Amino acid sequence: MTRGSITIGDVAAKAGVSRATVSRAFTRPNLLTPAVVEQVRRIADELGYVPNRIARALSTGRFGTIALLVPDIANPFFPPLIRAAQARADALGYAVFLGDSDETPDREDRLLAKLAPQVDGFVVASPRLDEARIRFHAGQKPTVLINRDIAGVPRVLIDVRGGIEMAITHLFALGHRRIAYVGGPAASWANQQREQAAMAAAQRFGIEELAIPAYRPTYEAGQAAVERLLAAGVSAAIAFDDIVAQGLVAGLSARGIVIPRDLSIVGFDDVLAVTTYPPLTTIDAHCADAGAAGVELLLEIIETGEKRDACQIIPTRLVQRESTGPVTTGEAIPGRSPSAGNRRRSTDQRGRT
Amino acid sequence: MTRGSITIGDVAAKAGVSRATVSRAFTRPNLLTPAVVEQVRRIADELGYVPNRIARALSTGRFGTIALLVPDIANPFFPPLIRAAQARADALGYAVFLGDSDETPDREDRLLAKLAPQVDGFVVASPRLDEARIRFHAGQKPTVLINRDIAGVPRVLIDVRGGIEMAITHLFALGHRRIAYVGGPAASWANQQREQAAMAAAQRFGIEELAIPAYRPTYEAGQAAVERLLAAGVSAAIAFDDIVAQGLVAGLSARGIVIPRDLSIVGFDDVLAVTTYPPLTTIDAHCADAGAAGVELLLEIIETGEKRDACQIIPTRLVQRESTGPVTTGEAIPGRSPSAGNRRRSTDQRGRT
DNA sequence: TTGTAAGCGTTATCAC
DNA sequence: GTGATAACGCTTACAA
Repeated sequence: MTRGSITIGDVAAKAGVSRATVSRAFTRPNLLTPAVVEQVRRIADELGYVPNRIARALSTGRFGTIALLVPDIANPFFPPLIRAAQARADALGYAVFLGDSDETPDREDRLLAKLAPQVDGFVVASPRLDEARIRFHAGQKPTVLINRDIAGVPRVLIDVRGGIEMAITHLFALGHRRIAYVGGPAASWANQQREQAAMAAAQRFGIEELAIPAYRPTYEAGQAAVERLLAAGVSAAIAFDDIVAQGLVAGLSARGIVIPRDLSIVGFDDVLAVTTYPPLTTIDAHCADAGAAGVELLLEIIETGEKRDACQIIPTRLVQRESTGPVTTGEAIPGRSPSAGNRRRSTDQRGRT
Repeated sequence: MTRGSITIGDVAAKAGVSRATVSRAFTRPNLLTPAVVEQVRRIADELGYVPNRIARALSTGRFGTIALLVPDIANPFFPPLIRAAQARADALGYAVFLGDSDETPDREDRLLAKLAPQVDGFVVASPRLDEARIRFHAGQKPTVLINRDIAGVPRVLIDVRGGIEMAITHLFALGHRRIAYVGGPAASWANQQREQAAMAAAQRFGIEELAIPAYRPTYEAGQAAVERLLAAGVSAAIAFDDIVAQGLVAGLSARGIVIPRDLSIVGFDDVLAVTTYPPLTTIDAHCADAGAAGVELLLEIIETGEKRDACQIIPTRLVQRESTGPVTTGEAIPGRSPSAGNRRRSTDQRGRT
C-alpha cells in the first residue's frame, strides 16, 4: 500500500527528532523550544509535509467535519439554508457532508448512522424521523435540529407565530374579515404549527378563518386547492409555504381571477417570492439565518463539549409585495371558465419544510 | 480517548470469529462461507455496528467520499443537480462533501485544496477557475467537470446546440422572424456557448437575431433588459436561463404586455418553469441527469483507476408550455405605462450556470 | 475458508 | 522539553 505522501516520520527523520516532537510542533508548539518548533516547521515545509487529517481523526476522534441533513435539497426552502450553513462551517474550518433523506424517515436514519463515524456532529433540518430515533442519534453525536422542537435537543426554530401575526395584522388592516389558511401535509410538524398560529391570531383579531387542506406541499396541490378556496368565499389566503401560494396564484390566474384585486395571497418562507408575478407578499423565514445559526450552535457544542439545551428562535417578518391588497368586493368573485392551460407535468418542486 | 462506538472487535468477539473475518464479511464476502457471512452480518446488525470509514480510509488510502463543488447552491440550476449527484453517490456507497465557491475562483481553488486530502475525487459543476488551475487539480485527484469543456479532463456537457435548435424551430413554426437572445454575463462559458448556438441556429433558419445583454444572470437583470428588448422590436426572446426569462416576464407583465400574445419567451434549464405564471416554455437541460452522470463518471474513474478522457453529452429538449405563441401583430407592441410595482428588494436569486 | 499480525499516520501517555 | 510506545479501527499479506 504505497501512499507516496510525506509523513510525520519523514519529517522527524530529517529533523533528527522524534515523531512526537513533529506532532507537537504543529498541535502544541508552546510545549516545545521555539527553536525546535521553527526548525521542524521549516523542514516540514521543505518536504511539503501536510498533516494527514484522516490519521489525525482516527487518533483524536475529531474529524473537522459535520453533516447537514435535509429532506429534499431541491425544495426551495433548503438551498439558502444549506448555502449559509456551508459557508459558516467552512469559515470555521469545518467541511460539510450533505445528505438528502428524500423525505423518508428510514433514509434519514440510515444517513445518520452512516455518517456518524466520520463527523463531529449533525445539523438536521426539518427532520422526518420520529422523536425517539432523533433522541437516540442526538445521544450519540452532538446534534442540532432546525425546524423541529424536541425538548432536550438543541434546536433552531422559526418564529412562526410572530410572522403569522404580522400577516394577519396586515390583512386585517386591508379590510379582510374572512380568510383561509391553505395548509400543507397534516402530518407535518411545520404545518401544524403554522395552522395553529394562524387560527389563534385570527381569533384574536375577530377574523373568521377557515382551514383548507392542500394535502401535499406542492405547486400542483396549491392549484388543486383553488376550487375549495373559491368555494370558501374568502377574500384572502395564507398558504403553508411559497410553493403552495404560487400554485394558488397560478390556479386563480388561470380562472381569470386577478390578484390582489379579487383575492389576496400570503406565502411563507420567502424563498421564491421575488421571481413570481405578481411578486408574492410572504412571511420571510430567514432560512439562511437558520442554517448559519444551526451550524454555529453545533460547533459551539462540539468545541466546548457542553450539552446545552439551547433553543434559538429565528425572527420572521412580513415582506409586503404585490399579492395582497385591500378588499374590493368584500368576497372573492366566483371563478369564470377554467383556462386552457392544463398540460402541466408532474414536478419535483415540493414545498414541505 | 473513549469513543463508545461498536468496533469490529466487538462483533468478532460476539460472533466467535476473528476481526479479519468480520472485515471480510463486509468487504469480500465471496471469500467466506455464506453461513459465516450471514451470521456475522446479523450480529453486526444486532450490535448496530457500522464500519468506521476513517479507520478504513487510513488503512486503504480510499475514503469513500467525494466532493461536489458548485458556484452557488442557491442558484436554482444546482439543487436538482446536487440532489441527483448526492443520491447517486450515496447509492454507490460514497458520502458527499458539498462546497460552495460563492462564484469566486479563489474560493474554488481553496476548497479544492482543502478537501483534496480527504476525498477520492471531485465533481466540479460550472467551474469558475481558470483552465490551468483546473488542470492542476485534476492532475492531483480524479476530477469530473460539469458544464465546462476542457480537453483531457473528464466532463459532462449539456447539448446546448440541440436545445437551442429546437427552440428556434419552434419559434420559426409560430411565425417569428425577428428574435432576441437575452444573454447572461459575457465572461460565462455557458453564456458564450448559448449565444453562439442561438446565432448559428437563427442564421440557418434565416431568422434575424439580436443579442441583448442582461449583464448579470439575475431576475433583476432580466427585468432591466426589458427596455432594450422592447426597443429591439422583436416578437420573441430566448433567455440565457429561466431566471433571466422570469425577470423578462415580470418586467413585461408590469408594462402591461401579455405573454405570449404580444411577445414569446423561451427560458433555459427548466428549473423553475412550472412554478411561474404563465408556465414557461423552456429548454430542459436535465441538470439532474448531469449531476448523476458526473458522479457516475467520477466513480468509474476512481474505481477502475483509468484516466479516461470522457466527454459525456446530456441531451436537452424543448418543453413547450405557455410563454410562447404565434406571432400576432408581427412585432411586439410598445410598452404602455410602467406599473406601480417597483419596490423590489435585491435578492440572491442568481442565474449564472 | 479462516486466523495472525503488521501496518496506515497521527496523537496521547508516560517516562526520562 | 523530548522521546518511546501504545492506542485509534480497519484491511490485508501471509500462514495455517
